[in-house]
Amino acid sequence: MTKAKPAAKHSYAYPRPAVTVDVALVTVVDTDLKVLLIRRGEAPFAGSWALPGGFVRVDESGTQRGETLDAAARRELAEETGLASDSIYLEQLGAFGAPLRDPRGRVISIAYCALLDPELRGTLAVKGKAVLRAGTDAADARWFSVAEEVTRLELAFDHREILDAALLRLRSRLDTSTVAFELVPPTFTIGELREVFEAIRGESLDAANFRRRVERMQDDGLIASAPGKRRTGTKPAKVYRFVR
Amino acid sequence: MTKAKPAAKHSYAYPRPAVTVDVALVTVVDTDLKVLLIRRGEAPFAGSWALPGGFVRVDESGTQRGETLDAAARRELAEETGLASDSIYLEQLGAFGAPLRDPRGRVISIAYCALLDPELRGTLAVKGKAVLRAGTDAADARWFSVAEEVTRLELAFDHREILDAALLRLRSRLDTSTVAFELVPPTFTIGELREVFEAIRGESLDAANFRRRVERMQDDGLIASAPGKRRTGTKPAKVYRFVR
DNA sequence: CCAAAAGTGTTCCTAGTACACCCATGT
DNA sequence: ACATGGGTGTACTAGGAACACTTTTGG
Repeated sequence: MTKAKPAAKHSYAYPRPAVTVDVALVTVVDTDLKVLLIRRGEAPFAGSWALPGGFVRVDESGTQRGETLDAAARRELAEETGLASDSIYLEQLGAFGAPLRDPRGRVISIAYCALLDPELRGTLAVKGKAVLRAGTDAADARWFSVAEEVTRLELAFDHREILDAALLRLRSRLDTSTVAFELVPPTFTIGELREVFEAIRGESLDAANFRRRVERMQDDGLIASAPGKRRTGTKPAKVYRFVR
Repeated sequence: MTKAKPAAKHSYAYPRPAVTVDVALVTVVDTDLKVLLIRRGEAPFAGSWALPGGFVRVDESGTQRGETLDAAARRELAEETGLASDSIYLEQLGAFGAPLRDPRGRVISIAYCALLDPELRGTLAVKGKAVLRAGTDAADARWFSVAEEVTRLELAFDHREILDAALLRLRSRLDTSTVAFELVPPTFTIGELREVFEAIRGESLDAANFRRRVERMQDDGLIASAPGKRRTGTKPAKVYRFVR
C-alpha cells in the first residue's frame, strides 16, 4: 500500500514534496511584541535565525497515517522550546510552497501563528534565554523584538515572509477576534490589555476610549470582572477575565 | 537525488505525504451564489461531487522543482474546466491535512477560493453544463446553488469543510476587501454590485443605504464612474468600474 | 507635594440602519 | 397607467477619535 494501485493513474506515481510546519510564536513583553527565533545549527542557513519548525510525521505503514498538521506544529514547539504546548493558542496561516524556498529540494511548509501569554512564558524563559531544553538541532533560541531587532535580521528560508504574514494576520484579527486575550494573563487589567493592543498595532491608544471599549465588551459578556484589584505602582486597577 | 543525501539526517528519510490543491470556484448568477462541482469518475468517492483539484506537480530531477501552489490551482482549473485561468482571482484558504481525509493514504490538500465574474463565465458555460472540455477524469461538472442545492449533497473527501471555509472567508472579507469586484463585470451598476453582496451575505440589503456606501467608495477613489449607462428594463443606471 | 496611571465626562463626526418619497423607463 | 428599479432626503443611533478633567496610589 506504499504505492498506489495501478488504477489510480496519476495519484501516487508522482514525486512528492516534503512537508514541514513552521511556527511564529509571538508574545508581548511589557509594551513590546516579540517573536521566538531559533538559530540553525545545520545547513542550509546554518547560523541564521529561523522560525521553529520541522517535518510533518507521516506514517503510511499501518492504518495510522501520522499526525494532524496542528499536532505537528505543537510537537515542534514542544521539541524546540520545551513548552507544554497543549494550552497554546494556534492558528494556521496557510501553505508556503515556492519551488525554490528550500535549497535542498521541494519543501512545502504549513505556517502557523502561535500566541503565548506572559504566565506561560514564565515557564519557559530562563534569564534571557528563551528555552529550557536546548533542543537537538537548535543551537540557540531567544525572543526578538518585532519592532526593532527582527527587521535587521536575515531570516532563513522564506521565514521573513511567513513572519510578515503572521503579523499581518494578528493585526487584522485584533479588533474582530479574541486573539488579544491569548496574550494577556488569565486575569488582567484594562491597562494590560491596552498594552497588548498597542504592541500589536505599533501605536499608542487613547486610554479613556479604550476603557469604554472594554466596558462594552463586558456589557456584551465577552469578559467579566474578576475578584480583587491589581497593585500597579499607582492607583489599583480592577481586573477582568476572558469568558470563553 | 530522489533520496536525500545522508548528511541531512531527518529531512528526506521520512515518508512524504502526497500534496494536492482543491479549488472552490465561486460565481454569482443573478442573485444566486454558485459553486462549481465535478462528479468524480474514479474511486475513491466515484460518482460523488467534488471540488476541482489534483496533485501538485513536483519535479526533483533538474534544477526545476515544479510549479508554485497558485500555479497548480490555476492549472487544475484549466484542465478540468477549460478556463483560461490567468485572469481568475485566486486566494489560498490554507492547508487541510487530517490524516484520514483521503482513504488512499496521507494526502494534504492546499485549498483555494477562486472567483469568476459573469463575463468570463460566459466563455465557459455551455447551456447548463459548466464545461467545454469534459476533462480527463471529470465525468461531469456543473454549477450548484450554495444556498439550496449544495447543502443537500454529500461531497467527496473533506470538501464540505473546504467549501465552508471558502464561503466563510468570502463573507468575512466582503466588507473589508475588494473581492466583490471580482464577481461583477468590468463595468457594473450599483444594483449589480448589490446583488453580489446580497448573494454572498444571503440577505437583502437596503438599496438606498448601499448606494451611499458605493458613493463613498467613489469618494475614496476605489471605484470610478464609467462612461455610458446601462439599460435594465427600467430606468437606465450609471455604470462604474473598479480602480485597481 | 508630585508623577503616573486609573477612571469620568463631553463634544464632534462618521457610518450603519430604517423608512418615506420622487424619477425615469419598458410594457 | 403602473410596476420596477434608479436615485434622493431625513432622522436615529452606535461607536471611533480627541481632549479636558478628577482620583488614588507610590515615592
